[in-house]
Amino acid sequence: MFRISKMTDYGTLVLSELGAAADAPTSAGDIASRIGLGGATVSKLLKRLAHAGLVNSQRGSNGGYTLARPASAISAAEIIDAIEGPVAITDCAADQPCDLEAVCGVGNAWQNINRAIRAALEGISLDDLRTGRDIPEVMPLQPMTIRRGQLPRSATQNN
Amino acid sequence: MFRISKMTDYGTLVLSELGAAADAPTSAGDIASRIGLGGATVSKLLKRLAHAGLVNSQRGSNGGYTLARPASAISAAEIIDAIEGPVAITDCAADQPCDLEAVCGVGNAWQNINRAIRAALEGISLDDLRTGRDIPEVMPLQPMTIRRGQLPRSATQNN
DNA sequence: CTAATTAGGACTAAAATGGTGCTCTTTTCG
DNA sequence: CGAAAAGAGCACCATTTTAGTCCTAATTAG
Repeated sequence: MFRISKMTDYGTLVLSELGAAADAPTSAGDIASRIGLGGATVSKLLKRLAHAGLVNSQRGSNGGYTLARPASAISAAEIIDAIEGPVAITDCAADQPCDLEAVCGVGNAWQNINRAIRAALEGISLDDLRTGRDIPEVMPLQPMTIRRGQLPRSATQNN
Repeated sequence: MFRISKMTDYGTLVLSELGAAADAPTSAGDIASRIGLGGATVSKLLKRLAHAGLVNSQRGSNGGYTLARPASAISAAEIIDAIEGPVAITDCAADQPCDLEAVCGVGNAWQNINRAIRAALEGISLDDLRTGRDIPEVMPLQPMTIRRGQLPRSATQNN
């Protein structure tokens, strides 16, 4: 159901590889051959990660990438954001209310769930991912205050 | 990032409508006009929900659908499953290990996160969704024990 | 200068998603 | 009985997303 994309999975692999690397920058090609993915794909991934500020890049010969921060300071949420982009949670945002307000409270709850999950993901670091450390048995999720009036993406249209 | 599909959102609306309805079955067309969606679409949704056992169907004239269980006994996870189908969490399942075992621990963590989220979603009922009741401030997630040897969908192929 | 390497796109193929339509069966009711 | 009102089960289509490749320009070490 909720599933991370293949790319995000690969991205984690790439970051993990960078985390294990020395301080000298590692080239996209090196990483690609280490994890056994296509060079172009890994390169694309690294560009996105660089764009998001999760890795630093060094151009030119002997260039490559390094983690911008320690692996413990990079969250799962950031990785997803970096690779999948800021997926719009709603189609019908707060400023453009849809015409089905009566039933909209429902979709809203989904949004809140999304937000809660996101919050939880912010508490998981690349390091947790890398080491396979257990996620805490009880993961605190943000309290989800339903905000009526902010409408979900549901049900605007359709004959 | 993690987002439920439009269809799942609609499905919740539909279920919610059924929950509010009397004990007599409500036709797909009726529901469609109440929530303002296309009849064909709502019908499709209801068929899936019926198939998953979340609603009961009554054929023939005066037929329609009823909730198979009280709204408090239908979980968010079930709704997602019913509508989006059993999305395969992994491409590389336990029986067909991929050839990149060295790095596979990483993707595995994502799977565990998926499972944890799923577990959390099982604790949220249609009723919670409907009433917009706050989700508990601390939502217990299953402890996630990393199981090496069961490999993620990552990195099998690619030149 | 030259080779290595990233930046930033465009581009393509394949799959998922959202939505519609058609035909058949079941059931109620006149 | 026979017609009308449902649902069942597909097939189908359009659009978007995803995964992956490739090309050209800019940078930088040696």
